[in-house]
Amino acid sequence: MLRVTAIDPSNGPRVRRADRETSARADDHRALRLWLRLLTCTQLLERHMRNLLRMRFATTLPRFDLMSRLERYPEGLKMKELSHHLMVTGGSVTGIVDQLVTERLVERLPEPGDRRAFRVRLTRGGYEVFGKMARAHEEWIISVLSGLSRKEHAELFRLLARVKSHALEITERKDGA
Amino acid sequence: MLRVTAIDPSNGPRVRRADRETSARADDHRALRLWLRLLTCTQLLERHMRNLLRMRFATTLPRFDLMSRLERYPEGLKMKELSHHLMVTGGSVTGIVDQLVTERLVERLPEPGDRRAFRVRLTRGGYEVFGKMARAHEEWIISVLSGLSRKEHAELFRLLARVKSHALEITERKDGA
DNA sequence: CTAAAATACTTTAGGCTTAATCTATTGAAG
DNA sequence: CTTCAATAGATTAAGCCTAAAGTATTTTAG
Repeated sequence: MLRVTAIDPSNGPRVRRADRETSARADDHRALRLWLRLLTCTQLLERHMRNLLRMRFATTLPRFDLMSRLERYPEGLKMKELSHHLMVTGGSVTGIVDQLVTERLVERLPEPGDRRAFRVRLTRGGYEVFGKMARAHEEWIISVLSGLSRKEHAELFRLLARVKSHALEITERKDGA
Repeated sequence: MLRVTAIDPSNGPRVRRADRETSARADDHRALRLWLRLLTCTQLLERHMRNLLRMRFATTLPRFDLMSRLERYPEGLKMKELSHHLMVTGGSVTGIVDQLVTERLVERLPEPGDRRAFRVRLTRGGYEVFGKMARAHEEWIISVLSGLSRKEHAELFRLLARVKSHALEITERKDGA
């Protein structure tokens, strides 16, 4: 029989979690355990997002991210800028933009004065579709993070800022940027 | 000329970071910004790990994770169990184990009493290789998280635990587990 | 002006991921 | 014993990702 519709909300991914860190041994070290917990949290939330985007809007997180970025720049962004903002290489951006163009959600416009480049912009329809997705997306986020008090939110935000800035220092140094 | 060796440490990924959240608008909401920051942090650290694993050991994060898990179970794990622990679907595990088997780092052993299943275990060589990688890996982790004091480590760990447990509640509920 | 270097983007090959389907084996019910 | 459902794993198609190489255009140096 196998009545499995792609839209059925009860049809999540078939991965049952034990998660990477639950069974960490007692002698594992502090930093390692912190990293594993960070990774686990992000993966849990990310999986949640992906499922909801897929089930309710038949789209993916990378597509959503790209549209989300464009929504902030009504004048559009160049491929290079998108790649920079989304922290992925140009090849990915080319592929995702191609798809969104065929779906008429974004458009490529010539960049005046540089025939190598062009601007990518949300179409009118793109704005409409994105609006719906963004509202649902934010609700999910709020709900999934509602276990923390306002104070804890702020503290977590602050600590992650420190992690981020230190990580940037280190990677910049090693990348020779 | 293009002297680009895969091992040159100065040859990081060509993605220059602006990261998703730097330019978040003032009216973006708390939860959303917290989520974006969490995602950015994880991606930065993960990218760092991937690069170092690739440059120094010519391997990948998923391969490392799988070996890391096996190292904790000298008696081996079944494919199903690996999939569960690593939080990925079976197809991924099949592919990664196949590679590691051809590299003689892990082995498949028959599971007595169930001819459908088998145990996957690190080989002697697998233990050796993994040992070297694990030491380097932990050093990187410690260094990248060294920007936080011991107290901040503990606090971040605690807050992430709260995020994790709340996320698990929600996803369990929705997945109908 | 012209040659070389840099830039913007695309393409390609290969890895990891998922969801869905397939095969083989096991277990449970009649 | 036989049938049918559940389970373990492999396979497939398709998406996103990277690194590397290719194309077209622009900029810079001589």
